[in-house]
Amino acid sequence: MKAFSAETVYALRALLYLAGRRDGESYLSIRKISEELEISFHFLTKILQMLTQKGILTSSRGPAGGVRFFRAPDKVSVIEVIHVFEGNDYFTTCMMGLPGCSDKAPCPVHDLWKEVRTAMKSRLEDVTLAEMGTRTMLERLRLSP
Amino acid sequence: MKAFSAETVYALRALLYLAGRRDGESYLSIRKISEELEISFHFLTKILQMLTQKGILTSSRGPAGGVRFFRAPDKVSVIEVIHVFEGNDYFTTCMMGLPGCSDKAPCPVHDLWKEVRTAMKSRLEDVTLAEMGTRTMLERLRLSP
DNA sequence: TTTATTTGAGATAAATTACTCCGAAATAGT
DNA sequence: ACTATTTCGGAGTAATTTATCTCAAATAAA
Repeated sequence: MKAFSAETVYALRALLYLAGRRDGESYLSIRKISEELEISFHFLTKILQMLTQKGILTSSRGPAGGVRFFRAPDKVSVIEVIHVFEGNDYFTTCMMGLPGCSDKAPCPVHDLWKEVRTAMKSRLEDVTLAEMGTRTMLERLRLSP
Repeated sequence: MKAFSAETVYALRALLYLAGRRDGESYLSIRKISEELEISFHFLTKILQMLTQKGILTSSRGPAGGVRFFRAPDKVSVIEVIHVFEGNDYFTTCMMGLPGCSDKAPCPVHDLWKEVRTAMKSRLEDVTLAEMGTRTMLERLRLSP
C-alpha cells in the first residue's frame, strides 16, 4: 500500500526530525538532515524548498544557514504537508479515477472508499507535527532505514 | 489519494462489468469490454491475461472467444484482485517505506497507519466480485468515465 | 573584501509505470 | 482447407516519478 509519493514521505520524515529537536530556533542545514535520514541531498533540497515556498519552513543561505519552522510545528498538521505534495483533492478522489464520481453518480466502491479516506483524513488532520515530533523523539521512533 | 495502480483499477472495472452480466457462461471478447469501459484494448488484454494466469478468469481464442470467470465471481474477493497487481504485502507495508518497520521498531505513523490499512483490508476482503457486480448492475453504478 | 558555505533554480538523467504494437497460435464458421 | 477473429507473448514507446548535476545568489566569518 503505497499511499504517498516519495516527496510526501521524505517531507514528513524531515519535518518530524526537525520537530523533534530541542532547539527549534536555529537553522539546520539540509545537508545535515539528508545525511541523518539517508535521503538524497539534492532531492531533499527541492522538497524542503517547496515547504519554504508554502510557508511551512523558512530558510537562510550561507554559512550557518539551513531551514527551520516558519510557523510553530504545533500549528502544522500532517494533513497540510500531504496536501502540498499530493494536491488538495487527495482525500476526495475516486478510487477508480472516474471523473465526476460523487454521491449522485457513484462508482461501485464509492461508499466504501469514502469511509476509508474519511477515516484516514480525520485521523491525520488533528495530529500536528509537534505532537508527532516529540513523540518520535521521546519514544525513539524510527525515521530512517 | 491514488491507492492503486492503473492495472488494479482496470482489472476491477473489467471484472465488475463481467460479474454484472446476466449470462456468465459465455465468453465475452476483450475488445468488447475495452470499448464498453473505454480502456485501451491492448493494455486491458495484458491485464486480463494476468487474471487468466492467476486462475480468476478463463479464456478462449478465436471467433466467439473471449474471457469469462473461471471460479464463480462469488468465490473471488476484491482483495484477491488487488493482491495480483499490488503484491501480497500490500496491506502490511510501512507508510514511510522504512524496511523492517514493525510493532517492535515502529516509525512515527506505524500505529495510525496500521489501523487505517487494517480497516481497509477488512472492508475489502469479505466483499466478493459477485456482490459488487450485481449491485453495480442493479443500481446502475458507473464503471466508465 | 575575499572566501567558504549554504539555499535557489533549472536542466538533465535514471527508474518506474502506463500504454502501444506486432506477429504467432488457436479456433469457429464457411 | 481456408479465412476471419480472437487471445497470447514479447518487444517497443511514452509519460510520469524519482533522483542527480551544475551553477547562480546570498551570507557569515576571516
